[in-house]
Amino acid sequence: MLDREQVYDALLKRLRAVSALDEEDVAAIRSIPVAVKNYRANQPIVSDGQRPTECCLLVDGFCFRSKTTSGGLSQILSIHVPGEMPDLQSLYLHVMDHDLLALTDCVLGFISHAALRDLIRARVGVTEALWRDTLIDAAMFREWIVNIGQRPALNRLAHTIVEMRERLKIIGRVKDAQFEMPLTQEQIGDAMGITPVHVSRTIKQLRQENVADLYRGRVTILNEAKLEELADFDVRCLHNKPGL
DNA sequence: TCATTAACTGAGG
DNA sequence: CCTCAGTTAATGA
Repeated sequence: MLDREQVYDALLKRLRAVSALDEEDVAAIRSIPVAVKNYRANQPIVSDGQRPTECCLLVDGFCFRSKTTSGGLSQILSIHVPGEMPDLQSLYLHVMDHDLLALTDCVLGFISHAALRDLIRARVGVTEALWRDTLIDAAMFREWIVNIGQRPALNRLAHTIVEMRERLKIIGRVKDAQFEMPLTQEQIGDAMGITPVHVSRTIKQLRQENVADLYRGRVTILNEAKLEELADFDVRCLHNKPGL
């Protein structure tokens, strides 16, 4: 029972970070049925080609979206943190065009498409919040493309670190310039389009220049100003409400 | 299994 | 000639 409340809290926190919701919107969200499930690290949540009948909300842990080429190479498209709905698009794009996997062990709340459609029809405030959330998702993809397409490896990694920090900061998961970024170097390579060997070299460079350290899925920022300069991260792409 | 490092290679400026 | 990044292979935690 407590788990269900966590689902609503995570969703409301996320939506309120970007949109205003009135009391009736909140009540409507809290009355929606959810099924809480636990996933193990690396377990697929939704796969390419499937036709999901529900959307999931990440409550705890990390998951990621990826796409695999016919040659078997995989590209990580995005990393998701608690409060996000990584497969919200399946509500209107019925066939999955990529995979969603658990990055760490995680807790997910599943909401049926039918219930979401009812909610959207009943509450314009919720509709607008989800629409906004989807547009923010697209804005982050634009940042991701620019990062991978145009920056050298050092800046690429710095950018990804700052992006994760900014998003984790919103949900209160950055403490003492440290936060979780639980990717292996191979996964970082798949996310940034470089080989794992070069990921290792790049982390070594950040470490040696006292900019940041990345060890066993945990980032420690050593020189915030220098990291941000390398990252060239536009916080506006998060479209977060000021002061939150 | 994951991370580190060296040595070599080629592209491109 | 220099920087960046891929490949290969050996080694360490």
